[in-house]
Amino acid sequence: MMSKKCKYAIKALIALAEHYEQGNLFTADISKAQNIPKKFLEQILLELKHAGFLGSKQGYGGGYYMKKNPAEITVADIYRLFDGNIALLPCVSLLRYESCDDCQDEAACTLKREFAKIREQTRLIMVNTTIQSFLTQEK
Amino acid sequence: MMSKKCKYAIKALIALAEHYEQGNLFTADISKAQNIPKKFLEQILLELKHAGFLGSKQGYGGGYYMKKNPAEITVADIYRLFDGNIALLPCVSLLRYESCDDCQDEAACTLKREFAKIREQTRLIMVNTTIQSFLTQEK
DNA sequence: ATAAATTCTATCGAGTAAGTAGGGTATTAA
DNA sequence: TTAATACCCTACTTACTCGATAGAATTTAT
Repeated sequence: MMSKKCKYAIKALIALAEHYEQGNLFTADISKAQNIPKKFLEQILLELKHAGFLGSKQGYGGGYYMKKNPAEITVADIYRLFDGNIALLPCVSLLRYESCDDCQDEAACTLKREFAKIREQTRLIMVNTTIQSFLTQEK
Repeated sequence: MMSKKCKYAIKALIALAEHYEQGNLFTADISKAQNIPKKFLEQILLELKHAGFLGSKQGYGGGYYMKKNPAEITVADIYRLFDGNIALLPCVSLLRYESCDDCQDEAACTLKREFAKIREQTRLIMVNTTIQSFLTQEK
């Protein structure tokens, strides 16, 4: 299960993607429309901005807007930002590899072998699902 | 990432599967061989027993043994037992469905639509990976 | 200038889970 | 009767989750 933070982030990105290249949205409006606690949402939008997905304008009339193309923001990106590794074991993580402290012989480890396969399947579908995917009506 | 508990469970099951229908193993021996804290392992083996995967024999010379066929114990089973839902959102969980508290119109929710696809892909590979999969040497 | 609206920052707090460790009871074989 | 083992319960520390609180900084409208 993903964290609520991650889910809220995706919902906010979808809302902002619906106004892509059409100016900014207020945190307060997104908060109301998506049922996300406002102060929590502030933190989330800020993190998304720092990560380069969003831009912002401060002060009166300010707000957040999509900076990257929604078709180029993947669920894998957002999941990694808020919830960490896609891989189920640290030793099969693509971007954040760590050895398992209880592992004797990593090269021969059959857990690593099988969980690498699982990670790759999971990764592929999460990379192929983008913010744009949530906008289309078609099935 | 899965919990250490879940990973330890899989490692213990593999060790026991290697002695399938060849008597029992001691908790202490599995603990040493797999680098799993003994007291933690006790709880894990007990849970696996209560879930029907293992059998046990008490007293002197007792221990745990595989009860189910290793080829019929899937990673999905173990993950669900220790770490919960495979689905990333409660509303797309196959076995433990719950509605999202922030969702307005679930039927029209595109998060549900896309995350249902992700859940199904993830589920399939986790169901197709069994304890037996970790035993085979071939690639 | 002043006030209002907004982003930005930092911190705090309750609740829950993760990862153990400790101590004791029940059962069995030698 | 003793030792080895499964079984069971509790407690502990650490970290994370889901927010709430309290403002500071910035921009615009008036």
